Amino acid sequence: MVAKNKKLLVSMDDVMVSPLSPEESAVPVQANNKVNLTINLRSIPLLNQLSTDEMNQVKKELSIQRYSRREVILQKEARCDSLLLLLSGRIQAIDVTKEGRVIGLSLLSAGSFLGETALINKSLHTTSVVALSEVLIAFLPSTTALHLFTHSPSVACQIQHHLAQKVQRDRTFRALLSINNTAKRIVSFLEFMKQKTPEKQELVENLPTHQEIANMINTSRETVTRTLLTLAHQGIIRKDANRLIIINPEALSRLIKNP
Amino acid sequence: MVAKNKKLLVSMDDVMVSPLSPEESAVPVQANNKVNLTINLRSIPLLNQLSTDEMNQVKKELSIQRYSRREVILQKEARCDSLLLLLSGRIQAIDVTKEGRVIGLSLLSAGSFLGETALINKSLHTTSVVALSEVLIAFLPSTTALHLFTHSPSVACQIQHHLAQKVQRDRTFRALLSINNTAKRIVSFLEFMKQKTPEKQELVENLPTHQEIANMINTSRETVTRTLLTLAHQGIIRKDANRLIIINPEALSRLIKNP
DNA sequence: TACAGAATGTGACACACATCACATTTTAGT
DNA sequence: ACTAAAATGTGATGTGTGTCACATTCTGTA
Repeated sequence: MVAKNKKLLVSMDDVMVSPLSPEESAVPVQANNKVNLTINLRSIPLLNQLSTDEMNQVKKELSIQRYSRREVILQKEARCDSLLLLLSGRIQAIDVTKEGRVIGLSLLSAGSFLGETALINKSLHTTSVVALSEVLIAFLPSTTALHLFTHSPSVACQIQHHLAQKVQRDRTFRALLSINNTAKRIVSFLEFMKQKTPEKQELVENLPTHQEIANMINTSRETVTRTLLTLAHQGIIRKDANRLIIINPEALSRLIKNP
Repeated sequence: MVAKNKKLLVSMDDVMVSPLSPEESAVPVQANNKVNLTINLRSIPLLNQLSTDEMNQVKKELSIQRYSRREVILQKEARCDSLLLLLSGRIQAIDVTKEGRVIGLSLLSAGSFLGETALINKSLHTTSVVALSEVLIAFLPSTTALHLFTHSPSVACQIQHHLAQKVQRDRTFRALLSINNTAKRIVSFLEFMKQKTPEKQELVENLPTHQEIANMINTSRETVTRTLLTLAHQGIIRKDANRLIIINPEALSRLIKNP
């Protein structure tokens, strides 16, 4: 994990010298005992339209913490005392069934925030959150966060958008889950996750492990392995580092429709 | 399909005054050609803290419509031009798989609103909505609705709460769906739906049909029938009109935990 | 470079439950 | 009150896929 740290810190260092960081929004972070890095608060979407006063307030109260892969960031049923802003890395919300099986919920990457529903509902956290990679997270105490939610029009608007989008995304995924043919469910999952490159190449970046995919779409790791292999043999997909390239998108979507 | 949209556009100038309805918030409704009924806008949670000016604006633009059981209220992929407020009756959001199977999503009853996510995201509707019973629905044009969302603090706050609660509820249900034992899933569904009466009697009001339950929790109607019968034979539940009484709540929750 | 721990690959097997087909009961509309 | 339509009840059957058990390959760290 030390080696990972180094890589991460170098990239954050760039931000420090960026002309886009007026000093009022720059927060120095003592990430480990080697390098100082600076976070530009204006680069966090949720905060980038705050007034100078609000920004100063936030800067004063923000604290930043680092987690390594697999570390638990939020515990289900825990008290909620902050809004969490994901500065870098990837995390996942999870839940656990009574039998101990893990249920994979939403995947989040830099720029998203978490803990907002518990904050708004003044409830305990309803899911746990774990780091999928090395991550940096900013903590904003709940009173300040809630104040922004209701008093900063830009924040209020963003929060509404965020929540509404989450609801729609969850609904789409809910529909995916009710496909009773496992192979089709896996294929639909790929369609759900895929993005297009500028060159119109379709691919899934940061493909989760087979186990993680299985946890998200209610199936077993073995079935994911088998299905993905079959697709590869048919020349429809290809694995490449930790991404998955969709060679034949038409064939893929045909698989969902046809028997 | 059946008795089509008896459109009930209201002439807003003849305001009816009821003792519970201060005149500024009373809207007369020509529900069918027999009875006049008056809707008190203050009784709609979302609107009950509006200023007099806002209320007048809303009153001017609100139109009310009646739907009968099974009628489609919103079509998936349709343009979104209003916020819908459910005044009475029960409705359900649904989706349909490529194979034509119906997926039952959230059940809503009086006081809830719908179409808000499409409105906020400026997107098309992502689900269809059908009436489960006779319903009355108020339509508030999107520009006015969106204006309230961002400019009325009370509305903004309620919307945030509403959305955050929806996210949490969806997440809970998502966890329920990943229970791989069908019987346990059905039992968990009962736990999810149950309410306590003042006399601490646990029951599920307005129990959906077996088919509707099956659509919501990814199983077949027959399995729901069989499981519910087994529970009844074991003396754990009892059917009564269109509600279901949980006679032995402890036994019910034991069933979820134990093999 | 080696090594441990993840991640992936693969066969065999059993059984939960979807599906079909039909009977019976309940509900609602005229 | 009558009838059609909807909802519920019930048996028989086939199969998709979860589970177990192990082999193989990959990945990061010492």
